[in-house]
Amino acid sequence: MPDSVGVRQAQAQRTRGAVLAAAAAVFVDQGVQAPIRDIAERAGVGVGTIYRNFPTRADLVTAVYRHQIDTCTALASQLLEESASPFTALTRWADAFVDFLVTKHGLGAALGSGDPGLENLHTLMLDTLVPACATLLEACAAADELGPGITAYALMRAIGNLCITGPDYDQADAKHMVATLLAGCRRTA
Amino acid sequence: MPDSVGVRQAQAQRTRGAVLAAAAAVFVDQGVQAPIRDIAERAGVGVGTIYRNFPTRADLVTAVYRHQIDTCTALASQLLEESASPFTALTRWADAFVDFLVTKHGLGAALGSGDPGLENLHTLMLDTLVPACATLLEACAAADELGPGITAYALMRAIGNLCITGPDYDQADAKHMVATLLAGCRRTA
Amino acid sequence: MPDSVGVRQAQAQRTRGAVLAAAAAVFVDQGVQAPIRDIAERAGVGVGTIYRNFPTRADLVTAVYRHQIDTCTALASQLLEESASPFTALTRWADAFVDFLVTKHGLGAALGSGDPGLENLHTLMLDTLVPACATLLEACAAADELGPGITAYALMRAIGNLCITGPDYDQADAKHMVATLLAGCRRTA
Amino acid sequence: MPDSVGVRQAQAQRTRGAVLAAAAAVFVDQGVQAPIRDIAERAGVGVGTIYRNFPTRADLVTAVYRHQIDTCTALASQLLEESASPFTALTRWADAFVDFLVTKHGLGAALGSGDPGLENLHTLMLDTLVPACATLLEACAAADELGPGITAYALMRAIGNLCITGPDYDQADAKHMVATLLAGCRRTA
DNA sequence: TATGAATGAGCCTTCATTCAT
DNA sequence: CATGAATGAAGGCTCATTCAT
Repeated sequence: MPDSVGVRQAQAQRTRGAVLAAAAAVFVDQGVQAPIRDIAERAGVGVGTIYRNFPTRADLVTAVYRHQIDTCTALASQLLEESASPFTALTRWADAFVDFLVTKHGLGAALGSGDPGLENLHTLMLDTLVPACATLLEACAAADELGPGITAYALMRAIGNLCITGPDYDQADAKHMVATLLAGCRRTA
Repeated sequence: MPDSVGVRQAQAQRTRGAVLAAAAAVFVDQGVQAPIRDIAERAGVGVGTIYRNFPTRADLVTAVYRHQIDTCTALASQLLEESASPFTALTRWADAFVDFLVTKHGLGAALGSGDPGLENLHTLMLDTLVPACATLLEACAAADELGPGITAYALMRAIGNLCITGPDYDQADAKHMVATLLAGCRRTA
Repeated sequence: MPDSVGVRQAQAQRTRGAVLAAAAAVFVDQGVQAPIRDIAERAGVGVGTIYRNFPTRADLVTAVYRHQIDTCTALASQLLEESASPFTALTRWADAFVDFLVTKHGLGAALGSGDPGLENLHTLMLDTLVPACATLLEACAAADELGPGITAYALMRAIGNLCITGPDYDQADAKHMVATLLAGCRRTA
Repeated sequence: MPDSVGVRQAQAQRTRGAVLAAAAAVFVDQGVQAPIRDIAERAGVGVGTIYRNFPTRADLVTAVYRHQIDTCTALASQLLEESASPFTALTRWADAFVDFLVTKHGLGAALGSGDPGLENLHTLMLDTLVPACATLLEACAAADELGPGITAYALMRAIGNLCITGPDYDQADAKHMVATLLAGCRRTA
């Protein structure tokens, strides 16, 4: 019965997608610690469905952001090819990263939360975003455009922190401050 | 009975002080969301006493950090007098601010939390730290040491965010990133 | 299409058998209150299949133990023929019953649980094991080997209870206590 | 303010007592796994009050039965003095123990549950009832009234198990079976 | 004024049961 | 018939908050 199985799996995928979309929305509104029940209600499913698909909260958080993180990672090498100088690529990439973080600002808070259950997300970043950033930094260093002592991890973390916005500190401020931080990273002639 | 009134007031003050000291300690251990009961236990008082003195959690948080914020504020003008250049003063002050924020790391998270109940703390910063920072920035600008578009509020917020530390991003990293940010603020010759 | 019907029925029987085997195993590991899902997983079927074949948990429990109970029942008359005296037969039979109960220790607890849903199992025992035991007791009484006031039901129940084992009271203890109980049942000269 | 403190403590004691009484009643009705909420409702308190006084379910179970266990323990030495022979004392004590277990039949189930959280209760028995029983057994052995291989622990456990009653196996049956078991313990001349 | 026992809302998590495929 | 995704009731536990003393 491949048909009915396929139909059911497709339905399950749609449910999973609905949960992820609802979770993303609720995370923006309430942060990553939002009650599971709220997410279930927003998704129009029972809480059991969420627990079935994402046994822990961290699983859900990770799944919500995984695709976006992957996209961001891929952007790094693309910009490196397209840009006039490595540092320009770094700057553009940071800009894109800020857009990503600020739009999904729950992630910013999640990155800074230190929650041990979010180890997966942390790992995900270490495994994907940090190497992408490191590639850019190495290219900058090779082009003699980078000041000393800048590590990919600390830079990612710093950018992540600078993207925690609030009533009087918005996306434009975050972008400006990230740009300023990168300016400080640049080798002075 | 002026005596007994004075005695009672003195006792009340001591209680208030004990609560503040306990809260500061617990905030360091558990963050500003720590259970009220834990603070009460550490202070050796009943929870009711805390609610009497600090009706909301934000009141308590604000009171805990007020003195330290005032100290930090006063440091700005002092450094401005002592230092060779305004930018040096700014750098030193930022360093001191980082020490303050990282040591009392609950505050860093509090500043970035966007919690509407912490409006008081926000106001406190606007009213004290931001003007102090603005004074330093104005001195830098007057000495032609400052790049364009840096506002005191955004800078304070950025520094505050950079001080949200974690397992792999510690006080030294925060200091380094703040120094880098300030380097980026400096006018390029 | 007698063939396809036969095939389907054979398949259904195999499924039923797999569920019973899985349930027996899980009951040993986790007791008769084990989650239905665990049994379904062990059997390699969906939970719906279990509900179709055994609408209530008691139905499943009863089915699991029915065969073993029947075997135990048949043993009574066999031992009566083989043994030197009726009381010896009773003793041996009790020994076998203990082995059965302790090995499938979920049943011991089930018997003592008073769960109204297990009425079926209770009935099954009344209808099979108790008469078997009664036969043995009657033979003992006829041989003047039995003290007064021992009823088959109470004895079965007592033996069942004595077989509820635990960390510091194991199968050997249960056997010893059952033997002691039977010794107490014997007519004193 | 010794008065108001005393009043409050007295009130707290009364609450504690109400919880214990409610728990005892609910345990009889529903067993020791009854929902905490049910106990709270029966006691007329909030669930928090139960958790305050008895952080774990085992704490509550233990507290419910501790007094009765102590009473039963004390009875052993008293009967030993009063009775004509050690074995008579043992018999009488077992009788009293059955009364206790059957009346509070939740304990019977608790003893046989093997629940690791009830380690306290288990310990309580090992520390009090088992030694009391051991004293009786030793006296019997000294009077040459005891058959071989009977340990206090196994005997207590066996008696406990025999007291798990049900619809067709009541207190009288339990008493009879315990008496029979003890008869089996007696040295045959 | 200080106390802390009591309350109960709220969240987490499990699992029996249903039903569309 | 079999499947297993989905549901949601049920129960555990925590902690903010109140209020009688």
